[in-house]
Amino acid sequence: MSVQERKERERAERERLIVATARELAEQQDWDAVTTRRLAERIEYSQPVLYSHFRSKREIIGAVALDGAAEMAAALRAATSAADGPRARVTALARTYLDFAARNPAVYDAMFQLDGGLAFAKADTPEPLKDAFAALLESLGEVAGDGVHPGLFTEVFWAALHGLATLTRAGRLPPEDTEPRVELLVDRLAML
Amino acid sequence: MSVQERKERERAERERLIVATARELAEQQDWDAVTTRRLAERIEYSQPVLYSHFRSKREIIGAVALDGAAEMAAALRAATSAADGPRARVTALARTYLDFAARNPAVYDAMFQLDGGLAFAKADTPEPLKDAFAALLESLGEVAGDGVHPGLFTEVFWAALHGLATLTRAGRLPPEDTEPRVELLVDRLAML
DNA sequence: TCGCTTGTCTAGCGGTGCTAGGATCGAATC
DNA sequence: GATTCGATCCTAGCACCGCTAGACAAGCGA
Repeated sequence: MSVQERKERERAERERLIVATARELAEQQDWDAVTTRRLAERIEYSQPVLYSHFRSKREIIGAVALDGAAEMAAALRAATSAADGPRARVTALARTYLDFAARNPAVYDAMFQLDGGLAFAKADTPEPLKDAFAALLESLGEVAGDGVHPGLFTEVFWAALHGLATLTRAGRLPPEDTEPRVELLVDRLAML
Repeated sequence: MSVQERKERERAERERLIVATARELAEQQDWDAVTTRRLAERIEYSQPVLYSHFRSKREIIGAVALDGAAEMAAALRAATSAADGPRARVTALARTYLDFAARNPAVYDAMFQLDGGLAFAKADTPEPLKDAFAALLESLGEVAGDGVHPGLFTEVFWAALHGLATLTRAGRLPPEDTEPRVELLVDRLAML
């Protein structure tokens, strides 16, 4: 039994290595640079090994996305729990969200731009994704305002953040004015 | 001279055919289906002909994006000029924007998701893109509120719309609640 | 020590974007 | 009207992609 356990442990470790390396490569260069050949070379195994862990390259992207979602949820909770009062919480949340997207562009792409084969807003949505949305909901729900469904409010606020994040990173919005944009968004959308 | 003119005319026509066919193919299937081989086959020329018009596939995407921007600007202006009062204008603008994105997903992707090699928010930004932003600015600038720069306000509102459009289309947001989301966005962001 | 399962690699398939070089066709010249 | 010549287009092929079949070796239980 112990032998089998060791093998399973090694397999799990290698799987983590694959995901971490894919993320690293995507972050260092971009997702186009993450080919199965290059990825295999970096983990010092042959290509088919990747396919003994994941059914497709898409699933690898999905795994990176799940890691990212967990990290983002943690970052959001850390920021909001350190802030005093609803207004400070929402501002901290917005800044942290945009900061995460700016600092981890490849991971953010895996989560929201690329096809990682993940289900969203459905029953079979993976836990980390649901939890990341929950992290948003925790701070945003309290400023939705009377008669506005907290979930709906969170969706709209999130969409605004997502729009700012993607348009800025794609060069569609000049990055200098991020801070006043955040202030405007918080001032207007949240009922404080 | 007439011969040369005819040839130039035919060349321009073929270029339009390439762009229109790329768009059609992307809209019928998706951008992954738009390979240079398939595109060449559809226009009934060989692959290299594409490269006598465009330096790369990316430039073809860019051309589709420019067409789309012009169309979107026209749609936005038509909708807002038919509306009475600032509130109705902003609501019409938001609905039209999201409607355009939903009805022309491939074009919207070419404009904002894919790399069409276009410059944004820069001096050398192509005219149709600047004009589309101008169309947004015309209706949104008047509801920015005192002391808020109209351009900044437009950027934030646009980002929110973009976020709603992309997240909805990617299945990240359930599509049913689009209308209440638009209402919330207009109610809160615009100073009416 | 043997046999066998399990794991890994080599090699290759059909596809991609893109291009070099030859063939062809039509316009201008004699 | 024949001939030259340049523009135009196509065939063929490059290097790379995601993915997989089948050969092979290593390590296990008997």
